Amino acid sequence: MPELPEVETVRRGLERWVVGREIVAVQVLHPRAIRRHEAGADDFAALLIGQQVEAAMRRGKFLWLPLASGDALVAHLGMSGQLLVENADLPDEKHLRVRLRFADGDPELRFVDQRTFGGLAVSAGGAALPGSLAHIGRDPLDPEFDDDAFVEGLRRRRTGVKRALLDQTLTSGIGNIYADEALWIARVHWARATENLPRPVCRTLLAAVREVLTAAIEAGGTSFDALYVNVNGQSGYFDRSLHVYGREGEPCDRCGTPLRRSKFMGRSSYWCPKDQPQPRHPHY
DNA sequence: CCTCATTCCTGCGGGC
DNA sequence: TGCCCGCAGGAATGAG
Repeated sequence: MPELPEVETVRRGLERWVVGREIVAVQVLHPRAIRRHEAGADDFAALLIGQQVEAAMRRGKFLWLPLASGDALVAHLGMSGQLLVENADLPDEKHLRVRLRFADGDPELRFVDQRTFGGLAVSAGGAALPGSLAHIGRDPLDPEFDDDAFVEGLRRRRTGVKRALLDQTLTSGIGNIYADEALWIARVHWARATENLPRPVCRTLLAAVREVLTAAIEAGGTSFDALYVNVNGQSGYFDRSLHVYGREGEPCDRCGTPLRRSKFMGRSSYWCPKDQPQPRHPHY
């Protein structure tokens, strides 16, 4: 599942293989993949053709490619999206949704997405943050991230701490896997109330988020292939470093207590019942 | 404004 | 063996 570290790995691939090149052809093979571009496929293509890609940017789980026109090509990988840099003679993937070709020939850029939760769109306001991403908060690895504002924002929420981490407006880039990992590192139960959460706990949690995101980016970097912009949907290289996610019943790496799994927000939360004690007044 | 449930989608694997 | 159903889950949407 692409969260911030996986998306950052893709961004680095785009920076290397796509920035500086001019788009000359756009093929939309599935309309749902550009559903967030409300003007449709023809408009989407017209805004891209002839444009040079000037940079590869990221905020949270969103990517964007600023264009010479001042617009930006915005991408979100959703659950199963991949941006692949491949030579045109390679056979189309089963779930190929959008293809971009460039003035200098190979390689082309392909958006492949089995479940079509992700998608592409052209948004105005490319050089800075595209307008369509105005509601996405800075992620914890952004140099301009404001730690104090995060702590106070968290303490103003009337919800559970994991729900707050998954909300992309307070901060961004954290998904179900890294939320559970960070909460385990910080020894905080996922249903602990955010309201007036002690500031030291907030800071410990923020540090844990940074720790796990940074470590995962390093792991993601090791799997980067020279030819592909690698979105490894299986993320096999992360599995070995996960402490709680997907490990129900296995012993906690710190204390040996069997890990638990709870249903929450329609998905699973994994946690250690000893290190992350259930709060007296949980907020689900 | 704030919080939260619902909905979108497809492949896989467990159970019978 | 084959079918059904649950599960994986990010973020837009609308209800309250």
